[in-house]
Amino acid sequence: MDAQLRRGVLDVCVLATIKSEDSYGYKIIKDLRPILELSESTLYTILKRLEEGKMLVVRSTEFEGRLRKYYHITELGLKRIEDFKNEWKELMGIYSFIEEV
Amino acid sequence: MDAQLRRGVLDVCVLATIKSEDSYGYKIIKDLRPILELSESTLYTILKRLEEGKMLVVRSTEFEGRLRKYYHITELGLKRIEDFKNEWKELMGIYSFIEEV
DNA sequence: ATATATACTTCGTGATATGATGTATAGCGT
DNA sequence: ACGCTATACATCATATCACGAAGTATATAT
Repeated sequence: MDAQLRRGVLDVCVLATIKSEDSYGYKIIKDLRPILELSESTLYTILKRLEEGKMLVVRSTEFEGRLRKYYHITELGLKRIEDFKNEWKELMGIYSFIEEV
Repeated sequence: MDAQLRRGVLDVCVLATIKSEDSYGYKIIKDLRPILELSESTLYTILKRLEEGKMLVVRSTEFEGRLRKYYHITELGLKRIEDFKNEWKELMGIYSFIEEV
């Protein structure tokens, strides 16, 4: 898929993945695999940005000797998803224009 | 609308605008206004990129003493629009995921 | 005269995705 | 014992991109 088009959904995809249950980096990538392929460097960049934007909070734990950081969505994160759904409607209008012309 | 989401459709919107009839910068902006607001610097950047990507060709003319550059879509440009439509289907799948979760 | 519309150009900046590379542990097969 | 793969996160350098700001220049309306 086109790189620019991806960019528009990456953040929200990650938020959607942790919406119903807290998750951690490696698992997010695996869970998203059927929907959207993304590399570790890309994901961790996104997670960091979402954290800075207070759309999720992090809880570091230790699991079988390894570090594991669990990400939990916040109210702002949930709002971001809702906003996206509204933006999607706008985008549908734009798509119609492209299709019809 | 979210900046990232915009990016995914800007190029194709411009191509769609000149698809049925050759047009020039200032007119493209006006025609797109109801669909998508975009500044001159943004448009001319896009036009330049599309030209470099051979998705359109340019013909400079003089109109009432002023320079006017007409943009004409190429086969590659038309293909770009068709590709976008296919990518849109993929994107719909991603949206469903976001909506359902 | 002055403001507005038309028309294109260039520069600098900030945001972003991604590949490459690195660190470290657990578990499995040979 | 050794190597490989999976797990798990971190950092850096790079390339792409949208956009505001500022500039050049003409025609038309007030």
